[in-house]
Amino acid sequence: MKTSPSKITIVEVARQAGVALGTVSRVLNNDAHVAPETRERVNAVIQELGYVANRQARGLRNMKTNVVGVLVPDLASSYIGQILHGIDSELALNRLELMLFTTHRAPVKEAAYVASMVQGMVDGLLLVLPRNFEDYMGTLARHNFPFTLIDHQGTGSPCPAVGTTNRQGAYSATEYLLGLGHRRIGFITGSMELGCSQERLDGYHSALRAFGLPDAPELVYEGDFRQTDGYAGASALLDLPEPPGAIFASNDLMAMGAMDAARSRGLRIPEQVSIIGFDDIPQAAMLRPSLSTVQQPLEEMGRAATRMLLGLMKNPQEQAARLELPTRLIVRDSTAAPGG
Amino acid sequence: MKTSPSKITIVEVARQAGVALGTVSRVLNNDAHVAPETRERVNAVIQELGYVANRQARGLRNMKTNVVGVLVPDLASSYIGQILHGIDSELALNRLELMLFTTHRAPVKEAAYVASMVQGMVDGLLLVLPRNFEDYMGTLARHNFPFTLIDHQGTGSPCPAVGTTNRQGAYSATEYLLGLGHRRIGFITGSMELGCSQERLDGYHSALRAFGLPDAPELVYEGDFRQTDGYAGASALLDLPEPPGAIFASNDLMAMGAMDAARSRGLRIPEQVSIIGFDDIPQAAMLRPSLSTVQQPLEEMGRAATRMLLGLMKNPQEQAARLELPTRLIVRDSTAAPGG
DNA sequence: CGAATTTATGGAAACGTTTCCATGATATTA
DNA sequence: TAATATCATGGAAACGTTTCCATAAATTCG
Repeated sequence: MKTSPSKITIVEVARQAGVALGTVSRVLNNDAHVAPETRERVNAVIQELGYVANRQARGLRNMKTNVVGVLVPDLASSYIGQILHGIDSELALNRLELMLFTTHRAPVKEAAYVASMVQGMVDGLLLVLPRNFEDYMGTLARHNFPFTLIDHQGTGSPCPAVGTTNRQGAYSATEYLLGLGHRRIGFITGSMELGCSQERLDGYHSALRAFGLPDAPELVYEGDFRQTDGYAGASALLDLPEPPGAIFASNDLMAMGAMDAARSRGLRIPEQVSIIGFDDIPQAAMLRPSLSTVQQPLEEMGRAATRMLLGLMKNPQEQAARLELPTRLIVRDSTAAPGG
Repeated sequence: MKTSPSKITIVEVARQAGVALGTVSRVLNNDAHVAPETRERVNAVIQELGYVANRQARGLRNMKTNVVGVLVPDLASSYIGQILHGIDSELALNRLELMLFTTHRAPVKEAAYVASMVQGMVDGLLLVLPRNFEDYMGTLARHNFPFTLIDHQGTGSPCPAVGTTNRQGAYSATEYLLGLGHRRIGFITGSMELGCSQERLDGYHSALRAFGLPDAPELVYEGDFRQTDGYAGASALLDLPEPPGAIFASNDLMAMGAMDAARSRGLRIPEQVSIIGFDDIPQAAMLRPSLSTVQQPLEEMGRAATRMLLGLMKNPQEQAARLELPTRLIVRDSTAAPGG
């Protein structure tokens, strides 16, 4: 074994195979115009030398990178992790690489940051849960750069995006509680600057209205998706003069906090208070009692968005579409009829 | 605004600034040999055109990519997320990009996969929790390719690696429980094929021995880091004829399962049974009762490993070092003296 | 069997940078 | 002031590919 076999290029392969370097390239790209025996000989040399094409040179020549950029707000939550997983597996199918960017990296000039990746760093961009998308939307549009939004509520102008039926999911969950016989249902919101939080609240309200129930603003607590918000929210709700018999938290983490709050008041779940969440994180099934919730197809969101982006990369003129994946009500042990 | 300003290259900048393209390059790279006024003029044009250097061309010329590859087993757990966060922020400081790879992407020829990234795709590699590292260790070494292992117990040959003091952490936790007066302490292991699990078990055993306690194999339950393992393990331990008064789970997730198991038996925590975990995931502090645990500096691990890799990238001949970051015992409400 | 057509291959240009070398201009020194 | 050192800049080569064009060989067909 040689000590430094790092410098094996296409020309070295050509030399050893006794052909022109153009021919080697043709072999690599499965060009039809290569004699079978030549192809075989070249492939043998490639194998022997362990040659692998330099991506930079290839990218420079082809004007593309075979890399897709993914911009995420953070990495802590498994929520993002699951979406990333879906993206990753779909990219792998298409032999594309994933370059990861986090929003907080460039707090000042996010727009300039995006501009730089647009210029030859990646071939397309997936924006997960973008917060101030308006800042760089212009840059992307101007460069005609392929991108897709994940879990972001459009801001008027139609953008390619993938989301879930937040409103419908919240509606179903509320409807389910109402069907059990609950009439006072508390609601803990997510971060209200996010479209998905607003939609969930809207779904909750719609279901109540559909059942002819009056508005009860005291039953809505504004949270921010953190477990402690769930605890605080449920505490506030349960300490009301006329406390709710069921609590709907806008995500599972807050539902867990709500469970803690109920328990610390000596309330049994679900006999004395029902609790339902949103997301269906892996832990939801493992809690005691296991948590009823609204499942979001996170991984599938990643996959779908990636497929959409790939379509855009092939054909940039393609019509911008907004895809809404269905949520699903998962009934477990944390919900029951009141006084059950 | 032009319709397609995508093609602004260094030569266009040079033309508009009335200089040779070499001069523009010098400006870009802060070469000292440029007259201040020329520099200013060129910068103005760069600004105006919104020029940004093509990474591929730059990489091709410089024989490097300014991209660091990170190979992770999966993305679901927040454990990986925190390490990634540390890596990411340290890379950002050094203006490097992060390319993410997941192990399961290439189930068959992992080694060939690594070989390909070694060839010009990235400048260095961070391997998080690698499972069958031996397969491609050879490739990396042969190419003299810079890499650093994160949370992997060396397999004999000395490799640059960053880990935590698993043994010491487990020792401290056990010692703490012993100090409270506990004498029967149950232990739930992690996945025993991982070095860190073995080290934690070892720390537990050492502490018991240091206190002159006899071996009690029935108090050790083999788990696999999942919450359900914690539930099953704690159930088994608590159903022993002589159940332990404290349970030490090898991670927080299993500790949560153990808490559920204790509660479902009507046991109060910590009065009737103490429970302690490992990791200090964000949720640990929010549980009721809040979970005592051994904190791992995950983010710092990512940072430290990145720094180590950067050193190796600068100077490939650097001595392989193994860095162990200290764990820290976090006492919360889930542990107390027996019968307290 | 010669002309036309297809096919395999060699050679060269191009992608957008960086860096080396050369050159002319300016500053320094004897 | 002449010789020399310093400096800014232009020009060109090189990085490793892909692809176009040309050419030579092989095949088809009248």
